[in-house]
Amino acid sequence: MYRTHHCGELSLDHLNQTVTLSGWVQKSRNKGFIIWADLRDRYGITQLVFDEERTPKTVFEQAQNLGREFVIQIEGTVIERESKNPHMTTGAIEVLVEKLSLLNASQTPPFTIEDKTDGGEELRMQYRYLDIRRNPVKEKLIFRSQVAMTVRNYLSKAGFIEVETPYLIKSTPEGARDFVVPSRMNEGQFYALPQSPQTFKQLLMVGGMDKYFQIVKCFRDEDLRADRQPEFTQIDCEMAFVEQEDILNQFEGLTQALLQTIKGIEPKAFPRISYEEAMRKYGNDKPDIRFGMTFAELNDLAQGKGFGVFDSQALIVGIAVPDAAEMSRKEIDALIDWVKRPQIGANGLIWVKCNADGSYKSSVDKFFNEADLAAWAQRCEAKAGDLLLVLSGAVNSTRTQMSALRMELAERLGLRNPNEFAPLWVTDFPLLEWDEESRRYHAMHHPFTAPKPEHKELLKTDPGAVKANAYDLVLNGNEIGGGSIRIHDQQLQSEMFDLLGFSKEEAQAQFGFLMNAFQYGAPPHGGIAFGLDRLVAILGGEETIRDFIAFPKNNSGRDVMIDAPAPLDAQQLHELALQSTAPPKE
RNA sequence: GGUCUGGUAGUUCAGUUGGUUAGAAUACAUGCCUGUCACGCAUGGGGUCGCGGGUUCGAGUCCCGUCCAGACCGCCA
Repeated sequence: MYRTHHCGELSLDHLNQTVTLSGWVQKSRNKGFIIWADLRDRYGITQLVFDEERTPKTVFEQAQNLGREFVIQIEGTVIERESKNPHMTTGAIEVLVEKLSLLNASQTPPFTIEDKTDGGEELRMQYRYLDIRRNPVKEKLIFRSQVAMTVRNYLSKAGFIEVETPYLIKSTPEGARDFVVPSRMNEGQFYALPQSPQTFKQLLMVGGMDKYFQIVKCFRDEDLRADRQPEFTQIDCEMAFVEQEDILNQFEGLTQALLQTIKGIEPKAFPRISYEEAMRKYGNDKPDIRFGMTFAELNDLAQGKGFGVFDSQALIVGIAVPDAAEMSRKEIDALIDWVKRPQIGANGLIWVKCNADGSYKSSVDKFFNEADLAAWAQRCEAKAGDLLLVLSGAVNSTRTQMSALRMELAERLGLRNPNEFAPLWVTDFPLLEWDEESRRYHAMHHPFTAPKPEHKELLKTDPGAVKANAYDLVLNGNEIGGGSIRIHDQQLQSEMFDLLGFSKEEAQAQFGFLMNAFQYGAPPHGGIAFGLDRLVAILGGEETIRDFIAFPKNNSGRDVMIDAPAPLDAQQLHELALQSTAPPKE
């Protein structure tokens, strides 16, 4: 037997008991006459003590050669420490070792296996199995497991069935790039890995499964970010015989259960705003509502006063930055440079200081008097001591710029408290989005999303104005889930493909199986998918999802530990018909 | 595809205006130490300054190219 206890549970209750422990030597402290070693396993750290007088001589000699990360098994007696450590749960006791066996030695690790490691990101990824021994990473993986378990419990209790869908499917041109897999048995043909199990879960509804969920890997061959990985996990859900309201209620319940179970937050109804309102008030379809600084449109107040920059623009929008009127000229100039960077792309930034004494000072004093500025301040809901910032330009780009500025300022002012959770639903998304480059409409969500029934006629006359029964769940400025009511009518689905620029033949070739299915009694249905990695990271109060994934990819989509991707040898390429010439015979 | 930042000891980093033998901390090794827990003290080993080219009497430092890493923009139905 390797152990009678683990390394996190011994206390004064176990005094004088003989115990067997196994684990890793985190560190040893050799004082000559006495040696302490910290023994670590998943559950904690227990201090071992070796003593010239009380420990058998051979064991004491062994203890002098214990290096970092050696795997050992010991037998000994639990004794009370002469000097206790109140910072450790096992700090009142130590184990006086009588037997020690070395299960496996270790090379000196390339970085220290401690909470605050000296290892850099790349090194930690290369030796991820060592990194996982560290508390911060280990705890994130345990946390992820708890979140997934809470989801499974909730959905199972609500009557959902978990069904696995295939990973080897068919490539489609819509949406993200697919990862493809060559088929050896079907020369020159390729599977694609799913970007999501979308069509399969709809077919499960046609199949009468009624309530489906799956915690499932999805794959997208697009560039990465701190919160984006090429393979990621979704909580994928679909329900039949439901309206949008049913789905919102069901999954608001799931999210509340998560917040309550994981973070101890009492359930409260989630606010809802339309896509249009989100764009108008936050310039963003995933607004962070933990703080204010909502947009105020100033066109009627600021135009026609002789300030040429404003007069010609479609939108003038301002925000009130709380308690920032004291900002120095230098700081404001830095802010102006910040919005002018090509990545933001604003032409300039107008500022108004709402001084504590009720006066106003702005960068446009030549054009606007105090009454004008006071009206702006009132519209922006600014109080004395705030700083107004105003951008102008084309509607969409100005909103995007102001949104970036709002988020940056919130970050700098520390308004994005990771321990506060502000979920909301964004609803009534447009069905379609005009793409200038390809001169055609794209599905904003995906091509299976149903238009609002009352907008069905608009499809023929003004497709851009059609709203969809589509919704996103947003948490602290992140989209953590999104879904829609689906089309379940073959005729409508066919019209939709038509609108998206598919020929009849293309639509039939790519999605014929779905439209066929719709001819055999498809029930009304809809669903939602949550990004589990991101959800877990946000609940854990972190920006980057990488440490919540056991073996993540780096910025270039590489796994630096196993060194993937990698070339195939000529024999394999030939077998897969990816290389025309046969490899030379050995 | 683009923008920015970085690459110096096992590791994390410093390195001034281009100028002697490239430093610190930590890790590692050896010795000392009667209660450590970021133990302490002493000694020691450890460097292709990412790679290639250029400027210069002289390059870790300046210039060009390139590779790698990270953040962001595009992209991500």
